[in-house]
Amino acid sequence: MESNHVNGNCCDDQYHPSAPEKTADLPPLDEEEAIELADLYKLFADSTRLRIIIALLGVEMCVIHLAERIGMSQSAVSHQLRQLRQARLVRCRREGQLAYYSLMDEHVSSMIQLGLEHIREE
Amino acid sequence: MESNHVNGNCCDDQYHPSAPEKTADLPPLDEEEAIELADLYKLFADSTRLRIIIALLGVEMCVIHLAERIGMSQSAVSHQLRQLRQARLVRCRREGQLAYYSLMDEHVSSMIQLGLEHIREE
DNA sequence: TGAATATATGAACAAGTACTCATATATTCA
DNA sequence: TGAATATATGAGTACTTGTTCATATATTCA
Repeated sequence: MESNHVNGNCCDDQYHPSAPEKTADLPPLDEEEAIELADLYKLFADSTRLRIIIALLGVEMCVIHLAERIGMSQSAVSHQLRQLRQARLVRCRREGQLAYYSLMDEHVSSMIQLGLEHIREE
Repeated sequence: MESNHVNGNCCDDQYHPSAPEKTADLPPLDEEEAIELADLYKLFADSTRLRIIIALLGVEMCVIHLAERIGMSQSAVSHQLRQLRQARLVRCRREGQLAYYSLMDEHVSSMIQLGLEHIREE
């Protein structure tokens, strides 16, 4: 009934040669932080939100214009913007009737960039 | 009924000052590519898969050991490994009864790294 | 003030998904 | 060959989530 592996003589300390240099600078993750990190990636894990983010790269845009640009309803875009706003991935600047949205920082575009590199490589 | 925004005189070409240099090197995304990119991020958008990936940083590990490490059932881990395998984020090397898993390339750890930086900044 | 426009949001519904359970496949060893 | 171990996977279920629809809030302008 007991697995051989609890004795720790199966996979421990078998470093994989392909990415050894990446190991040291990544501290281990507890479950709470894993959930927090997953929640961040969830925001990028929807094509509508991705297209909103990409539309906002370098520019700020109001909701209606954003909705027209990506071909979704105003309501759908507004719901998604709320999530991005609450996660502080975008900021909102109101001017009269309009709400201008823009990206919060460069981490966002860096993550998009890295993801794009990955899918375009293969 | 018609919005003012279709005339294009609302938000166009209003570059946002915070990240202007990031704009040029990111080509626009069509919907198909947005979906592909979202599918990639979906793989990182689950804490169990994240903990599997992080457990595999720099090392290769068999399924049972992986399951013990992150405190999930063998079945749950195997199901998630299948997704990671099909997306080519991990590779599998069989040796006897054991299946040793390791990360496919450095893009994976780079994306984890970037995400961690983001959540640890605020 | 009242109409028009822009945005936000609650409710409901449909689609996706991560887990468990049971079981199949595969390998080792007696 | 048969038992034990490791892994994979289909079915079922509970939960999450993205959309639509209706409506609320807010601002501008006549």
